Amino acid sequence: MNELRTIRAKSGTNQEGTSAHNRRVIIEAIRLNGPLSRADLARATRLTKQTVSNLIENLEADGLVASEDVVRRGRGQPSTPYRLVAEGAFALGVQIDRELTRVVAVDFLGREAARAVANLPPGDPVEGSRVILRLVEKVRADLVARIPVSAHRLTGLGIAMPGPFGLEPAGDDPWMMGKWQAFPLLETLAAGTGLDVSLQNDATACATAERMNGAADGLDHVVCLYLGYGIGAGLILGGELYTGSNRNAGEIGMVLFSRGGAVLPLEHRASLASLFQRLGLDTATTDAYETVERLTREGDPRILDWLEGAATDLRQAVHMVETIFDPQTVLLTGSAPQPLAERLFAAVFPLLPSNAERPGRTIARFQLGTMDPWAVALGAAADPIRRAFDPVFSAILKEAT
Amino acid sequence: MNELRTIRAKSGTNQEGTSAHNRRVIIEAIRLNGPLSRADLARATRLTKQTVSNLIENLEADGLVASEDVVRRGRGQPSTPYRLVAEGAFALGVQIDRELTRVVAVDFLGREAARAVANLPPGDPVEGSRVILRLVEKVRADLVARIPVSAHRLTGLGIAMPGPFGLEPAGDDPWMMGKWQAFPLLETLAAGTGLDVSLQNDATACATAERMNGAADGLDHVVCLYLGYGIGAGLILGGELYTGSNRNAGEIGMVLFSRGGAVLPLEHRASLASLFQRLGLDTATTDAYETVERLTREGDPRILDWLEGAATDLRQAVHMVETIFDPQTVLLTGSAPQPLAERLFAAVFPLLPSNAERPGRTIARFQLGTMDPWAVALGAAADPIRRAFDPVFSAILKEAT
DNA sequence: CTTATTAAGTCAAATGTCTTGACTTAACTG
DNA sequence: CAGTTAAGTCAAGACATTTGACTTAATAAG
Repeated sequence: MNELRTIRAKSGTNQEGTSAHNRRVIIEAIRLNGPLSRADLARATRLTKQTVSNLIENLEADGLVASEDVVRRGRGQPSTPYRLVAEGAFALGVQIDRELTRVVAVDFLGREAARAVANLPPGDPVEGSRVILRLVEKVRADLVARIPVSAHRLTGLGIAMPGPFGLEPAGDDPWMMGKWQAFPLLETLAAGTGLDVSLQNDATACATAERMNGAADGLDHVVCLYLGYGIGAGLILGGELYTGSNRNAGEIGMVLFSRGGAVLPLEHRASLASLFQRLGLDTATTDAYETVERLTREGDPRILDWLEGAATDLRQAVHMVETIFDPQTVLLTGSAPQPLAERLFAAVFPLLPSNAERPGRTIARFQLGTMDPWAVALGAAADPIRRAFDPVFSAILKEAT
Repeated sequence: MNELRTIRAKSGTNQEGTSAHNRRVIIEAIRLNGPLSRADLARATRLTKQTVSNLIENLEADGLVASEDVVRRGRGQPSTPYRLVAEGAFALGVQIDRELTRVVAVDFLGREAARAVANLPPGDPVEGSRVILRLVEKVRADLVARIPVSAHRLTGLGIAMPGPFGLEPAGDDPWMMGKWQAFPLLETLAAGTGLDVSLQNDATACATAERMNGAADGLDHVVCLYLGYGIGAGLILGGELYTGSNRNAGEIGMVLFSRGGAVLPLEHRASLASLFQRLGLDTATTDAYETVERLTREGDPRILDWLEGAATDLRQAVHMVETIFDPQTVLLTGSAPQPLAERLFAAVFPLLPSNAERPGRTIARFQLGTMDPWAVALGAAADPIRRAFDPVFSAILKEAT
């Protein structure tokens, strides 16, 4: 008779949530600090020795941790450190870009275990998703061939592609991603692989990669600028990845910057697309990446000119994210050729004065992260791992029915 | 012999953490939905009926919830809704501004229970903190006189003042807040009141106020622009207040905007300070607030001119925070006279196209929040309440030794 | 009017996880 | 070689949630 009311609240938790969290905390502690003994873990997590012992036993049985050689450290019984077992879990990651797709498998430590790359038919997600599925199966077969135990240890499939997500297709869609946005990608890949599928934008995936093995590891507040065809920011806020209410947080490429009287999106000058355009490169027909690398080494004046404009905007972007997020550090990542990235990074200095310039700073305000073109795929693959094993709030809550 | 190593990890949890979280979840569910029966609560929190019964009994004994009249809703045993008891908890809040301080007491629901205001000697935190302490004692006495039970139910004292915090004192310090920043304020007020003291900037406090009773209630992703002497943003991200690594997140007044060739901080045009300057008002000697209100009603051309500039910048600021945070909504709050605020709010429209313009939106992109000058003090006071009773991640973890 | 159905809420035993304190083991120190 | 320190285990206990049967109290249907 009464209409069913929607009741809003976070969900509660129970003993299961408690122990799940504690398992995750132990894994995190070992990941951050390297091998730790049970006593070390008890101190790090504030759990009792006994609880840690139980959990370690549990994790060892699951093949996620293993003991190392006994260590003597002065008086008292020697300790037995435990390390994470790389083969304890795996995940797959897919990067979808305009013209190509990269698929990787990573292990529990986020290290690459297999990879494959293929071209994508631009603007054709139907055929494109078939290509991806074939590639995923190839990588999966590769992985299983190499490490036989892995089959049931696959925690999921992470996808990374340029955002923003969920918008009305725009009239101008220079990157042909509009059709991909409209395509039921997650459903298709979930059905085709039988895996749990997650989606994030490329900047967020790159931040995940930096968090897994890079400069962001162990930090709780990091803004990771991602310079690709466009420019975006992957956000680690309060120790967790932040993606906003619709997975579109950090799309700073669309923030408006004024230059010489005109108001333009940041990515108009600070993006590889703007560089390719300046150079008259068609990414579909030329190997733009190598061309840019060569021209950079040659000191091409168009590159220098672009660098100046991009660095100016980037300097302001760093100031903006420092001011807005109050992060511990800002990273420059992306898929630019290494020489270009290094020049750009250097050209951003000196940084603008900002709130980040505080007495007693120990971490650099602005650092150069990875420019590995595979970082996005690796980050995409690391996402299911982190979902399954990181101590996050949502892992404690009871699941939806 | 070995140096004590610092081991990094989140801390673990135990049954205590579990039940503490569940208590908080129940409180949140009632706060968001209004009175709920035990069965409703079980559905909302995914806890079992029995668990909810235990917790409700517990909360009732603590005087935090109380039963209402039995409700018949069709077949089955009638249900007994529980509501939050306003007198169940109290907290004090202090707003410190350049020339004055406001102190309020709020109840469990965030409603004002007592208030007081006094002038502050500009740039003199030693004498100023004495003024504050006297005012706090006055409000506390007021509160206790009105509601005798309250003494031990005081959860803490929240302070709000303009940021940024922890920086080297700048050469130009037009607002005389530099000396306050250097002063050991938390320690002084903690010692003087015997209460737990917390600190946030004024924009964050205003966001807390909006979250407690205003437009942000029940939303998980909100950016709350605060237009005061300067301009800042209070951030609610992922259901929790976000303050960055050094409590300086959201200080968007310092973000650089280009206008007519010059690069200037946002607050150069979009702040009350800029308006006062334009009008030649000295806030120390005149009642700037009333003057502005009168001039606004009169349609003073200087006001109109300022409005145009401020609205232009604000429009861009809204676009910026929408793009960067992907929030559910953006609120305009502050301490401007209501007529001015309404005009400014209206002048921001039409909003710039952004990622927030998605199909199927139900919440307005940009809303006018409170301009109550007491909102900051109320938010400061609500902070200890929310710390003590909101279901946040940190509440589950074991405490530091 | 009587019976069936539905839903709220309680009871008591069971389960799962962490905690406690005593104990064992194994090293270094003097 | 005895004393001290620290890692790690053992077993009983404490605590919070879960389970399933049961009670209570209303409406709906015949």
